[in-house]
Amino acid sequence: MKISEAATASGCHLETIRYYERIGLLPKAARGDNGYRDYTAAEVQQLRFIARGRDLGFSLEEIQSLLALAEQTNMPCGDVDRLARAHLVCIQARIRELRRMADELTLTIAACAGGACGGCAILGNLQASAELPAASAVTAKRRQRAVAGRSSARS
Amino acid sequence: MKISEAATASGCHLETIRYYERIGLLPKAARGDNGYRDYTAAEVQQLRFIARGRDLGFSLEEIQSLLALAEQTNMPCGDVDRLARAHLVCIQARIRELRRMADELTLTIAACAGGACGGCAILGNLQASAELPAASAVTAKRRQRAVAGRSSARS
DNA sequence: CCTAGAGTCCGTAGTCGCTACGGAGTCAAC
DNA sequence: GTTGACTCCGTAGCGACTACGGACTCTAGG
Repeated sequence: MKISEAATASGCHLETIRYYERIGLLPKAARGDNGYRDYTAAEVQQLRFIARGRDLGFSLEEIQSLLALAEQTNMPCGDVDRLARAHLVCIQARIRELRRMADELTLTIAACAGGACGGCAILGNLQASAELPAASAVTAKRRQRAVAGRSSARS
Repeated sequence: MKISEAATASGCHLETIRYYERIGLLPKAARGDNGYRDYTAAEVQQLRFIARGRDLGFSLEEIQSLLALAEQTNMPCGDVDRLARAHLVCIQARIRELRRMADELTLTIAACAGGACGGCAILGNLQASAELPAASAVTAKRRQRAVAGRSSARS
């Protein structure tokens, strides 16, 4: 199976498949006489496993661990369970962060009557907190965590 | 005010301030005789505005727009409102995505009794969906959006 | 057989929002 | 005078891709 077919069958972008191979998440694919990569059904299934893991929000590093665990025949359930639970905790924390943002933003938007308001409540909110001495200093670390990747969530 | 003081006062990391200047989000700071950057209270306030915007999950690009809007004396509320609303919609979409992940993960974890289960439910879930022909192909786009930045949310 | 167009190869650079590093210069206190 | 803290600058790294360019190969139509 050629790479474009593997891409279609797995739901991974063609360039992503090459990327996974490059970083060692996938084993190096067999090559045909022409040098083209040749994928087996098993490899496509592994790609789907990865895609599914990404869908569930696992990092590539975590997926690599999961793949390694899945390959062991004795199935060490505890490790998998721990990884999944830890991951769930992270997701829940992010949901809380985002909800906090959403709530705050909702309030701010609601406070703005729209139209030609002299002191815009939204900018006002941003500026008011800016005038408080270093209130946001505490949140600096949190900011990095909470917000990372947001912009790519909209591209 | 020196850069380290501005960093403390604004809650932004020192290197982040330099970064903001480099990418043009902040105007180039005045320099003392020694070449050190010298910040005014107004500039620190602008930094706090930025930090606050980041806290609310705005991208630097959006913050630049907000800063530009805030500088206009006639306060064009509509633009700000539109930006904030669009941003809120994005945040809410992300919350839904994360909740979907969390629900699915919770179910999967619950299905695993733990210990020495022969067929681990968590890996099973990942693998079962991997065996379905290209079900995840549809979600490829969504995956990129939903998950971006997750790993940095844990670092 | 020739040619056009599609597919594949590879390496590299770009994305976002920082963070970290190294080597040099500067400043304040002892 | 010397130490240690601070600042300067440019560059590289992170994660998870995505895009690009130039070379090669394959396939279908004329």
